[in-house]
Order: sequence, then structure tokens, then C-alpha cells
Amino acid sequence: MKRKVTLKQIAKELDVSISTVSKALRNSLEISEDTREKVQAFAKLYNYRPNNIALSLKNRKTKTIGVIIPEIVHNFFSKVIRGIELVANAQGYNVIVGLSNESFDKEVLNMEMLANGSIDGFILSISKETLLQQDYHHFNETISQGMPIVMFDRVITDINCDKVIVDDFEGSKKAVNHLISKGCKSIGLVTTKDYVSVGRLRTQGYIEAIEDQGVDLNSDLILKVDDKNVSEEHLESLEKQIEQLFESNPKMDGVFAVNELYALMAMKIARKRGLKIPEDIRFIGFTDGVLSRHATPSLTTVSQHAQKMGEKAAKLLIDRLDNDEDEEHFETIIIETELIERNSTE
Amino acid sequence: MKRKVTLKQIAKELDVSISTVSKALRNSLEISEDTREKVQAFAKLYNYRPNNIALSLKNRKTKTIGVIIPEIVHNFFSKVIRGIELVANAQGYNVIVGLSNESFDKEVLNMEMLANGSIDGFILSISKETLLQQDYHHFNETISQGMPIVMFDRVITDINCDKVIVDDFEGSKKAVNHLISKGCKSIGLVTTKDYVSVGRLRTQGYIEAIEDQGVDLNSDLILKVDDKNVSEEHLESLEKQIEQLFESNPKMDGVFAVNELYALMAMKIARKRGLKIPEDIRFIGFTDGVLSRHATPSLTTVSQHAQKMGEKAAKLLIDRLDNDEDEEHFETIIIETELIERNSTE
DNA sequence: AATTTTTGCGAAAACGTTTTCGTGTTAACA
DNA sequence: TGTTAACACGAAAACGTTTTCGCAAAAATT
Repeated sequence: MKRKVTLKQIAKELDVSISTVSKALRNSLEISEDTREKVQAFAKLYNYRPNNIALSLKNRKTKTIGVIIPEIVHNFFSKVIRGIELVANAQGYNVIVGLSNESFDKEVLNMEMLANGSIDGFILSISKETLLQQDYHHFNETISQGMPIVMFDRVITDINCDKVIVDDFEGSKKAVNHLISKGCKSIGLVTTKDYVSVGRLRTQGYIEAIEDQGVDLNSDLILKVDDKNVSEEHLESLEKQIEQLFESNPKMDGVFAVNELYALMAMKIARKRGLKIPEDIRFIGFTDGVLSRHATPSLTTVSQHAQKMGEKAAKLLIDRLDNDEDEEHFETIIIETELIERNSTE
Repeated sequence: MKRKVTLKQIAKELDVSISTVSKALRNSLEISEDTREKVQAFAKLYNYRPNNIALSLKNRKTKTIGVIIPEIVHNFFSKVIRGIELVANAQGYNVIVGLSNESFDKEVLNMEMLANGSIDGFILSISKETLLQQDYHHFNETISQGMPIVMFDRVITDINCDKVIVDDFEGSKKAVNHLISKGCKSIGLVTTKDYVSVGRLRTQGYIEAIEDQGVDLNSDLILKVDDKNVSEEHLESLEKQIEQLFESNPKMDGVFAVNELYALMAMKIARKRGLKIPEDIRFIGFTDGVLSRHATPSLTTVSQHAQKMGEKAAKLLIDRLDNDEDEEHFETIIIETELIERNSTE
């Protein structure tokens, strides 16, 4: 087991100084061609590679991006990571991933763990608990220490940083309008509680689309899912709530859901009640993931272009890191949504 | 913007030496209570945190694990990462993620990028291209430089390192036997080409289960999917191949597929051909992901316990890193599979 | 031959820590 | 009072780089 070779060892072996070795390897003109070749040959032979940690310390930058997301087993977030990775790697950056698991404490902990020199900047999406508690001190502290943050998807408007968001409002409006254009008269909404900003915006999009029709809003048609007892494994509570929605609205002929799972669950219940999709009732979900594509019938969705979000976020961060100019000017990029029509709306 | 405070700055401010500050903060007995309190108070005020990079350089360990996977937008791999993260974080380790994208070059590149000091060890699953080319020099080099590797799922037996694998053979046998016990007489197999080791093992499990019945193997029932033209977006080629399988085997009354997608696609085609699931034909897939759970009908699967794999892999690596004893003894952990019965087999 | 210029290299500092060892001061002892 | 022990702290080295500066020898110029 040959340990990694260092400049010092090469220097000793060739009986020159460390500086000479360093310069020779970087093709400095100060070094004679003779020594240069000798050093480079030796280095190649022993497969010398400069130690990244030493470089990081010296340069006071790590060429590493910290990413904090609420959950990784989630098509949307993993697609975002793929986007981040893609552009980060192309620019010689590494990506270090932290999972908050939707918990405030883990979010803070993870950020503290990374903020002490391990990374140059953050890309993150805020955990539900943080959004609920509205405690944002960790973001502000990180920023005030000179470490840039880029937020995506779940963001907070009054924090000074770059942001990449989806046009949730328009996307949702587009979806509901599509249902209307297909002839739906009574459109249900399955959404989240309002503290999740994206859920709130999607709800607003729904409301505006309905009201634009000159119809009165029927709040019975809106279900704000209480996901306290809902987990990947336990969907009974979710199922009950959606069933209730159908029960209260027997004439419902369209459903817009703010995520794939809600939409699929709603379709399942509709089928159970003997409704034909899309003849009797149509469905649209938000977030274009693997579930929508392979559901039966396949689900019409609002695509968020998750990978693109990741790419944009990474670009924003790296631009700021590489040219540390324009310190005080922050950007918010809005990713346009796209309605992908599948069988659930015929 | 207050930059991060260092020992040096604290020392200067309090007019003591750097060593004193360092010792005071670590509660060394050498330091008088007076100075200790003074230093600690000051450090707290300025929110001092030791610089990780400096520590890494000094200790020659980074407390960071490098993970290389072929693809992150994949339920199985993201679950593994979640498992890795879970135990890594609990042990004070960070996780840095690299995606090979199933490409040999990117795998090598990513490993080189990380191997130069950025991490203490690797956890990885090998890319398809690497498996195809059978060029494993980068693994051997990394190992010979003293950096431990733990391979999971897609592994190579004759490389000296810890491994975590699924009992693909038994899992697949279990699945086929289940189909048989349900009365299936003509069971099709949708698998991958043989160079993917897990695919090959699953195929072998199928074969043995069939032959255990004393029935002759009918190779027409085995489809080794050529996924050259198959991508997430383009499934037509896959669809054609599976259709062909049905065409050649009109009496097929059971299908075992080595992943979720193949199974779902097969179910879809069966439905299209007017077959009732599970009455006319039953299905089992490998890999328990979100697709299986929410398919209609929900798909019986062989669960690999992906998260557990990640946890085991991380534990294996961290154990080796923290007690650098037993250098030469490597373990292979086999994760038992579990048959999760859902509606596709009644 | 005396000066200046060029060439080739090394010493040392810096990045931020921790730790070993040395040393001066005070307290305890004979 | 002189010796030893305990105490409190600082200097310096080390981790592996890069870079600035200084300096000797060789080459070029007067």
C-alpha cells in the first residue's frame, strides 16, 4: 500500500526544494528545462496529485457546493440534484448533500456542519418545519458570514439571496383552465396547508382560474390535506380525507392536485366509486414525475422542469463564487411550467 | 459582513497566544480558569467554530464519505443514499455525491476528483459501462493507495473490499416460486443483458426455480431486454420487445420482471391484450419502489431494503475508517429480500 | 577585468488547527 | 533560605500547498 506521494517526498527524493518541485509541476519559467522534466517524470511515475484539502486551505475556497434538501427519495429533489451535479461538475465543483428530512433541527445542524469551511456556498430548499416555525436565523447568519445561498422551490422572499422558483401560480392556473376548457364544471382542489408556500401559490392559481370564469368559489371543493398522520407507508388518513371530498361533492367532474401522490390517490378513489377517467372526471397533478407517467391512466401534469431548476441554481451560485463582484444584487429566476397532457384528461 | 473568526484573531484580541486559545477552548487543564472563561466567552460571542478544512489537513482525515452512483433519479439509489446519510451523519460524517451516469469515464473522473484528499473512503455502485468494459483499474488503484471502498448492489467479486449485496438469486427464486404456488404454468421472464451482474443472478434464480419443478426451461419465455434505445422518455423499443414476448407465448400466465419498469410495462401490455390481472396473468417485479406501490393493480415485488443497504454500507466503511485495524479482512454482507404481496398476484 | 543582467533555485510565510515541549513564575517543601 | 513541584502560558512544528522574495552562480555586457 503506497500512500499518496507529496511534494515534500518528491523534493527529498530528487534532492531539490519543495518550491522547486511545485514550480516545476506548474511549468514555471523559473525552473530549468532539465529539472522540470526530471520532476514531471518522477511525479507522473508516482502518480502525484495535489492534495485538495491543502489547496482548499491555502486558497480559502473548497470548490464544493453544499446542498440541503428536505428529502432525497423524491423524484423532484433528485432531479434537481442531478441538475446541480451536472453544472457543478462541469465547472470543477463537487456537491455535498445534506438531508433535513423536513426537520428544522436537522436543517440547522446540517448547515452548521458544512458552513465551517467545508463548502463555498449553499443551494437549498427549506424544510416544512422551518416554514412552519418561521425561524430563519440560520439562513441570515450564514449569509452575513459571507457564504452565499441559493434557494430553490421552497423559498422565503425577504431573505437576501438568489432564488430559483417555479411559477406555481401560473402553472396551476394553466392546469385548472385546461380542465375548464375540457368542459369540467365542478373542479376539486387537493392541496396542502397554507404554510407550504408552493402549496399556497398553487391554491391561489386555482382560485383565480375559477373566479376568472365568473363562478363563485365553492370552498367545499377545496381540500387542504392534513398530512400529520400521512407517511409513505401510511396513506389511510390521506385516503379518508380525499374520500370525504368526493362524498361532499358528488357532482365533481375534475380534480387538480398539487402533487402526484394526491392526484393518484384521487384517481384511485374515483375509480373505486365507479367513475370513468377521463369520461366522467378528469385529473391533473403538479410535478412531473415517474408516477404520473406510468399511472393508469397516465396523468396529465404540470411539469416543473426540476433538472433545469438545479442547473440554474448551480449556475447562479457558481457565478457568484467565481466572480465575487456584484455582492449586493440578487436574482430570482422563474422557471416556466409546462402542461404535459396525458390520458387523465383525454 | 463579519468574516469567520479564527484562533489567531481571538488570540490577538485577548493578547494571549494561539496555543492558549486553542487549549482554553478544549478545556485543557493547563489553562487557568480565568483565561479559560475569558476565552470561551469571547469565542461564544463571536460564534467561533473551528475550520473544518484546517482540521482535515491536520488530522489527515476529512470525516467525509464519497458516494458514486450511476444515477440519482432512481428510487433504489436515492433510498440507498438516504441510508448512507442517516448513519454517516450520526457518526459526524458528511456525504459527497458523484454521479457516473452509467458512464465509465465519468466514474473514473469523479473518483479522481474525490480521491485527492477530499474524502476518507468510497461507497459506490458500478456503472453499466464499467461492467461492460470490465476495466477496474481505478478501483484497484484507489484501494492500493489506502483508501477503502465499499461496493453495493453492483459489485465485482474479485476486488478486495467490503461489499453489500442483495440476495438476488434467492429473491428471484422466491418470486418465481410464489407465482408457481399461485398456479402459474407458463412464467415469462423480463430481464437485462447478462453483463449486469444483478440481472444475471436474477435470471439464474428464475431458471433454478423453474427447473426445480422438473419442467424443461423454455427459452422463448426469457426476454433479455436490449436497452440501447431505451431511455426514461423513449420506451417504445422496450414496449415492442415485451409485446413480442407476449406474441410468442400466448399461454403465458405469469411474468417476473427484474425491475419495476419492466413489470409495469408488461402489465400495461397485458391489459392492452385484454388479459385480467391477476385472474388471467400474474406479475411480480424486483425492487420495491414507488411505482409498484401505486400502480394499478399494485405490484407484488421483491423488496431489496435499499435504505438498509445504505446503512450497512456506511457502517462498514465508517467502522473501517475509525478503527483502522483488521486491514486485510473484508466482509460481504448479504441483505435478505422480502416478498411484498400486492394485488398483481391477488 | 569589472560590472550588470539573467538564470535557477531555496527559504519562508501563509492558510487554521492541535500538540509537544520548554520556560518563567509562584507555591510548597525541607 | 534554598530546592523542588506545580502552574500557566508561549514557541514551534506539523499537515500539503503556492508564492514572494532573496541570493548565488553563470552569462552577458561594458
